[in-house]
Amino acid sequence: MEPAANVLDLNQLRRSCSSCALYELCLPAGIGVDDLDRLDATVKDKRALDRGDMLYREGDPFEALYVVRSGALKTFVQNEAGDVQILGFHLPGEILGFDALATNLHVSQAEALERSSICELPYAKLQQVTSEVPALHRQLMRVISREVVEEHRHLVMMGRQQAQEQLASFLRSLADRYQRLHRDGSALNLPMSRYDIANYLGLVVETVSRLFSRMEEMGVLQVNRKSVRILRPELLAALCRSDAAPRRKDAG
Amino acid sequence: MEPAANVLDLNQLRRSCSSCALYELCLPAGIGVDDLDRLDATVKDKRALDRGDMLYREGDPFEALYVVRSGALKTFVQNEAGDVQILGFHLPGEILGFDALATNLHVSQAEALERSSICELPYAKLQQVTSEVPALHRQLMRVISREVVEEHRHLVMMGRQQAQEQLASFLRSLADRYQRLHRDGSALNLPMSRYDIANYLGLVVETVSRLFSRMEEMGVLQVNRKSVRILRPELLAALCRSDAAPRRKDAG
DNA sequence: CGTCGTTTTGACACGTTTCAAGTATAGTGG
DNA sequence: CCACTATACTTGAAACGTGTCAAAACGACG
Repeated sequence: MEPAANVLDLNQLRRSCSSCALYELCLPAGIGVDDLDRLDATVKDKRALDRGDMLYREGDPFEALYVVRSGALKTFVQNEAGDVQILGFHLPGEILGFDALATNLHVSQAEALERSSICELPYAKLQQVTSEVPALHRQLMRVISREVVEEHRHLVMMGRQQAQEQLASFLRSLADRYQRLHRDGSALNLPMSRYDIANYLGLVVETVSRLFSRMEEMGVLQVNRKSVRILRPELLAALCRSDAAPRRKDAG
Repeated sequence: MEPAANVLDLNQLRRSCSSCALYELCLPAGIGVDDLDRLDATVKDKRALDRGDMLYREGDPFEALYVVRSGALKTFVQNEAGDVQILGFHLPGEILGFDALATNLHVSQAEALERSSICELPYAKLQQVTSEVPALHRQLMRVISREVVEEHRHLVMMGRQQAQEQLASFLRSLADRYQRLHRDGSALNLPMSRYDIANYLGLVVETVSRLFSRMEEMGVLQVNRKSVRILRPELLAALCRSDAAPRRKDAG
């Protein structure tokens, strides 16, 4: 394991997985030191992305899985009409690219929200290693499953929650993930725009903006542009539940 | 529902995959006759489900993939508060159970909407066969990918479309799938309740009911309870697009 | 320092939900 | 088989939340 306080300390980020400060978060989590070396060898040179750069586009051939090393990305789909729907935001330690596992073609797109660096796991090599290291295979499956569960959460959010509940859920989810990164989960620095948040939740920008203001008035948050401080976590948690204004959208 | 030239003719449904009238729709599609026999041997006794019966529940161990042989099912997730969100409806020839692939535990639930019969593909055996028959493995992947794409469509529908556009899209999707079954795509017999449709789309029953009425007034549909006839397919297609009332929910 | 894109705020319109009632339908037991 | 009840579906009127349009404030950046 890595020294102490800040796992994100860039000085500690070196080339190999075995010394990757995020290693307990991504694929190698729970893998023995010896096996780590094997995985290490499959990681290709990291890629650096600027804000707006695409990691992959729809239709791109499946070449690798990607782990966010630093920065943040969004993934989205685009229909014929050009409408964009953001599927998710991806923070350091999180893995992208599963969408191409089935067809060998990406069916969604990934774009950097800010300057980011990426670990590339060429799938051909990865496949070879996973077949030899069962523990890694299990870990890969575990990560894919998180993806599926996350998609379900997204659907429930959009289908059953009101705007305010949605935003509260969204912020809590972000806070949780920040904490897993050993960062302060109560002082978020949002890498995405209000437009992105709105799109992700199926709302318009104005609504999101108003909700931030309202939650600030309520004393739940302290908002300043991209910087959001959670002042009353327990209240934020309460806002996620719809018992205050129960909708009866349940199936018969 | 048993006319002669009907692929669903139960008389033609026999025990084995090679004579399964739906075989071009499910897993064996595109598999050679010889390999079909091998898959055939892995199919366990079919299960019969009554309306309301559960095929699997959240937390159930992953034992098999299931192919709908006749009837229809719905899959859904349920959050802590008990809120249900329907993920999809499954018609004959369609496969369920992928949600457990990663954790070996089901994370969603499947319930029969009407009397249904199910092909069970025990995963242990299936895995063995797929490892020996690469074509089957590819086909399995292709099917999983459809699942992912379908989830994305669901998200776009909920996030970007208005109620009427959603219902139109939903009906078109159903019609398409009916046609693939060689059934009349313009005379739908909805296996799910209005509550189910509403839940799936993130609406309330009343809204769905009103929309059916409105679309009937417009001359697009002829609705009688579960039976829906599509009178003007081109109009229905037009209703899916939001250019009539463009919302600007796009990401910046 | 001016321009551009992002964010915020306000007033208003509209779609969807809510609440309430009524009608059809299917399932059940006599 | 019919009557009866529970459930599913429909319809109306009103309330509410979110979208729309417009404009201003703010910050980033050349």
